[in-house]
Order: sequence, then C-alpha cells, then structure tokens
Amino acid sequence: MKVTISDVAKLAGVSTATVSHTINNTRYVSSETKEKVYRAIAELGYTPDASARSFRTGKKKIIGFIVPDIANKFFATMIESVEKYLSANGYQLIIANTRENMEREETNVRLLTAGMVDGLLVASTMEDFQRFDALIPTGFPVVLVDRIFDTKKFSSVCVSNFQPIYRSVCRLAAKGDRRIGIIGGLPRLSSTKERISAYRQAMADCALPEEEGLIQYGDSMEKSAQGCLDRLLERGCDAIIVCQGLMASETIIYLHQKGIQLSRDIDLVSFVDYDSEVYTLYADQMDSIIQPVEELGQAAGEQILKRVEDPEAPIFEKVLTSAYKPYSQPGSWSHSDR
Amino acid sequence: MKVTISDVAKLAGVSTATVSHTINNTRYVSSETKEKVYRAIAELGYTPDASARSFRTGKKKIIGFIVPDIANKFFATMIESVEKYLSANGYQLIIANTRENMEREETNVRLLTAGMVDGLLVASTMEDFQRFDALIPTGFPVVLVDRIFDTKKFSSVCVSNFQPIYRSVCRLAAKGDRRIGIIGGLPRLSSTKERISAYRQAMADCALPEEEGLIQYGDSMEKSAQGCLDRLLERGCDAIIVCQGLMASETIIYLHQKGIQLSRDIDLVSFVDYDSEVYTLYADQMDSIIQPVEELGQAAGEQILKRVEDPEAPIFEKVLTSAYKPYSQPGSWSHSDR
DNA sequence: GTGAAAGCGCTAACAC
DNA sequence: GTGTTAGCGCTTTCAC
Repeated sequence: MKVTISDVAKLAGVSTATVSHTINNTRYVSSETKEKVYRAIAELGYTPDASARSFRTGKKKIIGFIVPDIANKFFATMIESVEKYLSANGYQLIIANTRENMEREETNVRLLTAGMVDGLLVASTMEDFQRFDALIPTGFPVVLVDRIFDTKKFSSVCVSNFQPIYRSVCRLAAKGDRRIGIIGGLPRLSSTKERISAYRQAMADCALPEEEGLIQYGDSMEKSAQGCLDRLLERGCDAIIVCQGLMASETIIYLHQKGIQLSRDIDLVSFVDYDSEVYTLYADQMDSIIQPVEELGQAAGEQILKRVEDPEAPIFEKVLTSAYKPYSQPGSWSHSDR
Repeated sequence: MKVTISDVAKLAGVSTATVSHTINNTRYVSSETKEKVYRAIAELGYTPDASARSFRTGKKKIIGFIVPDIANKFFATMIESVEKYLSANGYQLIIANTRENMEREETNVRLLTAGMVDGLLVASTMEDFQRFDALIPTGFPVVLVDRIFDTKKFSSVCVSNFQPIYRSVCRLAAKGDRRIGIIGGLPRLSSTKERISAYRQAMADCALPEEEGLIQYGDSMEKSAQGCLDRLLERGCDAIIVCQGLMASETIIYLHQKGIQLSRDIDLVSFVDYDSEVYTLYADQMDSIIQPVEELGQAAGEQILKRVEDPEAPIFEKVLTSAYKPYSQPGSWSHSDR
C-alpha cells in the first residue's frame, strides 16, 4: 500500500508536523530528529504525494504552455528553452497543442486553468481579445508569447516585427526590385498584421506600387507556402519576403524544384526562426531575419514565474530584437532595431 | 474568492453529493434538480478544482512523456501524435526533456512518478536496465517508446530496426559497393545496437570486409553527424548508411557542401523519421527507410492508457515496421519486413 | 431521488 | 524543539 507521512512519523517516533518540516526545511528540527526522520523515510521508501501537496498548498509547480504547432521547430525550440528555464527553477512544463485551431485553444485553456497549472504561457491563435480574455479566470497568471493583442491586459514576450520587414523592403527597392511580394502567416495574428503593415508602409515610402495580389497569407503549417508562392510567381515578382521559418524553408525548396535560382532569378528575404538545414544550405543566397528563439523562451519562462510568484506584479511587455543578416556579407550580423 | 462545490450546492438548494453526481453523471439525478444545479454553476462560474479532484480520486488525467530531445523533429512529431490521441481520450500530456542525459532522466522520472501523472511514456537514454527499473515505483504504468531494454518487464512500442539495415547493406553490395560505412546513434541505446548488429551480420553475409572504422557513432543531436562523416570519408567509403533522421539531414548537407554528389560519387541510405525539407530535396538520390512516426505515437498513447486503466494487463510489445523506399523508383514504396 | 458526513495526505496555525 | 489538529475541495459510502 501507499506509504504516507504518518507512517513515517510513526516509525520515526515523531509527529507528522516534524516530518513535514524536515522534508520541507520549513522550521528548525534538531539534527538527531532529522536523522530519525530520514532513516524512516529511507526504510519505508516514502515519497510525498504531489497531488496531496498541491491540493493543500494550492501550488502545483507546473506551468502550462499552449502552442499552435508543436511539430514546428520554431515552437519546439522555444519549448525546449522554456523547459530548461523552468526545470532549473523547480517547475515542470505541460504542453498543449492547438494546431492553430481556436476551439482547441479554448478547450485547453479551460482545462489547464482549472487547477492543473500555476500559470499559463500562450501563443494564441485567437483573433478576438474578448474571446480569449473570457477564458482566463480573474487574476490567473498568464504571459502571451510571440503573439499579442491590442488590449494590453496581459504580460507578453514577443519579437519586434515592424523594423526588419521595413528594412527588407527598402533594401530590395534599393537593389532595383520593383515587384516585391510577401508571404505572411495567418492574417488574424498580431505578428502577421505588424509585418504586413510594415511592408505596406515601406512599399509606399519607397514609392513602389501597392497591389493586393502581392500579399499572400499562409497558415504557417506544413504545405501552405506552395500555393502562396505560385500566386506570387504568376504576378511576376522579382523579390519575395517570407514571414515565417517553416514557410520559408518550403519556399526555398519549391523554388529550387522549379529551377528558379535565389539571388540570380529572384531575391528572397526569409524569417529564420530555427536551425534549419535548408537555411544552412542557402544562407549565402538570401537575406535572413533571425529570430531570437532561445531568448524568447527564456524570457517567457522568467515572466511567467515572476507572475506566478507575484500575481499583482505590473503588466510587463518584453520586445526582443531579431538579427538581420544580409546575404552579401555572410560574416556580418547586425541588429535590425538600431 | 474561489467558488467551491458547496457554494453551488447552497445556491441550488441541494447537497454537495448531488452537485458532484450531476457533474460527473455518476448516479441518477432528476432533471429538475439537474436544471437547478446547472443554473447555479453558470451563475457562480464554478469550475471543479482539478487538484482536489485528483487528490481525492488518485487520477490526474495526465500522462508524462520523457523525451530525449524535444527539438528533434522525430520526437516533436511523435509528441504531437501522442498528444492527439490522449486529448481525444480526455488526458493531458506533460513533457520532460532529458537531452540524452541520464541524470536528467532520473530526476524527471522521479518527479513525474511522485503523484504528478497517471502513467509514463519513456524514450529512455539509459543503458542499464537496473538503473531505470529502480526509478519506477512498483506497479506504476510505464510504456517504453522507441528504445527498449533486454529485460522485458515493461510494455513497449518500437520500430523494427534489423531488417531495413540488413536489406540496405545487401542492396548496396549488389550495386557493387564494397566499403560501406554506417553512422549510428548513441551506442548504449537498443535501437543503435540492433541497427549495428544488422549491419555487421549483413556485411558478413555479403562477404564484405568488416572494419571497425566503418562504424561511427553520433549522438543524434545537432551537429554530431559531421565528425562521423569526416572519419568515414577518410576511409574512402563508397556508401554510407545513416541511422537517424537529424544526422541524415546533416550528412546530406555536409556532402553537398563538399561537392560530393549523392548516388554519383557516393551511395546514401537514410533513416527518415520526420518530414524534412532536406529529405524532399534529395529523396530521388538515395534510399530511404521511412519510420512510421505517427503510428508510433498513436500506439504509445493507446498502450499507456490501456495500462493506466488496467495496471495488471499483461506486458505488451508492439513492433512497427518502417517503409523502404529505394531511390531508383521514386513512386514505389515497400514494406521492409515482409 | 437525495443528503450527511467521512476522509484522501498534506501543511501550517496554534499550543506547549 | 516538537506535537495536535483543522481543513484544503472533492467523491463516495451509507442511510433514508
């Protein structure tokens, strides 16, 4: 049968309080008593029951992370770095996968916030802030990751999206490209909106013709880039900006298959949000906007623990900066935001 | 403040027992009473507390998955498919990442088995069965995934490793290759051992010279393939078998960078354990051993829930079969085990 | 068809 | 320096 704290107490000849306190270092216990307790624990093979403890203390030492697509290496890498930070601080990570589906996100948020985790990281696929907000119990610690809402009610950690895109368009324009296409992610996401608006503004500022057909939206999941690319090629683009790593990889491959050569036949700017083998192969033939994925994960971990430990802490918005790597200078990296 | 079951009971004018039973459909409740209960729940915004429930019932509805490397797409894809199966059955998945480190695996197993999860899936990085076994509380539901031990104490789900390698060597030999090198994963893992032993046996059966230097071991993590490849190239291999997807991608890229062309300068056989863009690019220039990753995940989910629901169920070993795709016939797929 | 109440294993306030 | 004990929110047995 299960061995409980009172079995230990009995065998050690002390009270349950003493056992609890020795285990948790939560008040002074003489070293002889400690000794007896530890001996009893060892003898019985006692392990404190995590459920009972969570129930009693209200702390579960678990953080939930709601992710749009765990098989996307961008998120997988981020998860790894979140997990690293959390486990170093005595927390476990629970993953839920929404596959960019709002209903799945709703279900998972409800499940996790109902006493399963102490706090929640969310890379939300929702468009509507109200709908998201309604799911979160009052005062529940939440940190938005990578994707935010206009209403600044929750803390967030994300990457600056405007500047690198704006800069890309300007660089392409200076090179002589006129018809610059862009492949964005899901139109409802903040990250996509920011990037597209940067594109629009830069196109206008560079006096390049705007044309709705030059803007294509994918879903950032497998096999979505190809259709976008086809439509852009039909319109005779001389340059393409791809706003997300997985779609960028697919774009590169598809161009390769069509025999269209990077930087000779077409200019490419890619978001690089993970260590892709494709990226390694073609890094010297395109501009790269390199996302600080690890830092994003670590910052997310920091922020959520901060909120869990002090739910009254003020809202905090952290914006990280991508690195910009122009293709012509393989060795040179520069920060896009300064 | 937190709204509890007795708040609901009070407002609905019934007992807590009735509220509990209506929520859980666990005994007959008249429809008028149900009605009152649901109204009260809605009015108060009541959500049952998962901790309290787990504590009381001993069931947490959480499965743990201990994974060697979550940023490896092989595991990320498997996680996704496990998660899919579990969530369809009312369970959540908790991930722990060991980075192929035995100490981290120990810590995580101990943490998770201490009342945090109902059952555990483990792709263990351990060599020593005793050491692993010692971590698992008696009777705790465990399913080994992808990597097993000689001692058949736990249920397992894995992929047949022997046949595809044996077949690869024979095919290469028939083609005229004499110096066939192989890049394996961590030498301590069952999967690696099986693959290397298949290689050895096939080399002997094909009357090819065995040479220890033709066998190289990587760690299946990023940047480990390059060193292995260098050593194999030094020995003048005319063919190389790579036993793991990530290392296979890296091998392909490295060969490409060196200007060594697949199937012209060197023959390649790759394990393909996820949807890689590199694989898409080079699929027609090499033999592929395609791992049934999704099925592996689903089977793992099935097995662990079976054990959780009936811990006395007999040990079950499921062995899935890879598909073998020879490079010469892009359209033809064949099962390697029949 | 419903209610009363015990108790899951632990922590922590209070007592000495 | 240590013990006693209430009670966290829920499920479930027993009773009517």
